[in-house]
Amino acid sequence: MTTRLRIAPSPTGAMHVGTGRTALFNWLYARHSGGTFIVRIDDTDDERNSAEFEADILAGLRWLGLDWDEGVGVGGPHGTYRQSDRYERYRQVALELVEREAAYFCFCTPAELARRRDEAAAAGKPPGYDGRCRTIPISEAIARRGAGEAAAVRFKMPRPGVTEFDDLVKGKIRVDHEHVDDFVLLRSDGRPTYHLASTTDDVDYEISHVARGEDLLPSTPRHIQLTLALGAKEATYAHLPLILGTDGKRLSKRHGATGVTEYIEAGYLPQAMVNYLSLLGWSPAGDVTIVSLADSIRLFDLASVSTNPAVFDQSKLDWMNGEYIRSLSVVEFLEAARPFVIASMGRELSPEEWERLARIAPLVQERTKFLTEVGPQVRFLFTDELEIDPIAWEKVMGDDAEELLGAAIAELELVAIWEHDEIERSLRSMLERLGLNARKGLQPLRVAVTGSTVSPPLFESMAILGRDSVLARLADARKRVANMAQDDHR
RNA sequence: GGCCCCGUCGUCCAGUGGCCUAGGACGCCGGCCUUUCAAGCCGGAAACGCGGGUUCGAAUCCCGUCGGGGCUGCCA
Repeated sequence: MTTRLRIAPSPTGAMHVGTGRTALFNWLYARHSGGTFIVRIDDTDDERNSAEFEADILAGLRWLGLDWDEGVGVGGPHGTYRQSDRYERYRQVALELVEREAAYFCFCTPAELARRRDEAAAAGKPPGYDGRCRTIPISEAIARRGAGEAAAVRFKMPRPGVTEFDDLVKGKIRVDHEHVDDFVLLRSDGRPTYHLASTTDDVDYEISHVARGEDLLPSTPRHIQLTLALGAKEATYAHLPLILGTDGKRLSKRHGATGVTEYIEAGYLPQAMVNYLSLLGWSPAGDVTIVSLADSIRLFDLASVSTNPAVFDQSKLDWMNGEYIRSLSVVEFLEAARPFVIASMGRELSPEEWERLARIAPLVQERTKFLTEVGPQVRFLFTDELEIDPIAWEKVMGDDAEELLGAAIAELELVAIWEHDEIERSLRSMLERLGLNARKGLQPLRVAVTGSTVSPPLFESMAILGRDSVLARLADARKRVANMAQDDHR
């Protein structure tokens, strides 16, 4: 029997990293077992759904590289894979269950229910539906509905009864139906609830493994009983531990970036995100941290997912992103950095500029943790008006700066072939003549040429920037230093 | 409150009765390298929540306790 797994996000918010992790584990298991990975949109919450969120989620899945075999956008034997297109099916299922007396009409209004809930809470009684309408004879219920009275459909939880199942990650779970109330299947306006739609789809789409967040563990007895009432065999469940914020609470906005899209914009590589997410609750054999996707697929197993929640630690993701950036070929690096450089410069680069960028790329690559850092590092190569960081200037331009800059200009003017080794030789002999160490003597030049105390290696930077620009910038800096000295005297 | 899940360094994982004086990774601290910043290399601090049992022997099994989390909606 072939495995069929799905990710069923609700488009009620942007793609969350937790959704990403759940999707990844489903995908890994599907690929590992040679099964089918399905993307379904669980959009039964009309009030909160939005097309933008759906687009964001789909984009996030694609960015992560989690391709799907059936589902939204790619089709398959089950229609659009969007629940809002199957309301008729769910209604039919609910009514059938009523006919078979596995469900019943409930005439309690939301306001009434809220009042009774409050009362129960005040009296220290357990909340949950009290079953008031469960005993209404079906003939009477049909008559009342016929008279126009609004009614929801509730599932008749088999009581007394117990649901027992073997969760792939949690192990044996046993819940007494005494603690599971008669939940709503169909709202009084005819729309299905999550429980109905999701379970019906899992049955109709022949989902073999349901791997989802642990927050749904308490709902699982409902889903299993519903599945059984539908005459189907229950899926194998795997409840994944939740992802927490650094304070141990469920990961949310106040913990920083929780949206996958935010990480795209912040310059993360999908490979790094996938690798990091795969380690949240799972680990391949041995002491490895950087795992290839092929190895993850080969080694992944839902049964070896850990049972305890994981804190999302961005500093480890950050480190991993640097690792992945460094592992890129120069061509791949340039391709990945391209949109970020353009955004940073605010314009497209000319072919000649791309050429220069390609020359300096290997040096920049090993200094890059986020793709957003590339632009600022290379900006000095592509601008006529160099912006000099005032703090950096202040720090390095001492009393002897004018003399140093003058010496550098004189020395560099003599360089016959403008390339790295010649420039280095020339500047080193200058340092020797001035009796300066490299740290003292080169930092002012770095600031004059790149605008910052932090830059790619100076000699290469000069070589790639070109003789004229380097000399011009050094001359500008010297002029500025001289003017400042004059101002000081007045 | 009730029901359910969980409990190894700050964090993510390894560990499934003896190989554990508990291992790896991130982070942190110190050092080396060095034209800045990174990267790299070397070293260090850092954990089995607590209490009982079972056993020759427990991080590993059982019970209790404490702590954390989830659910408790005509949200998902």
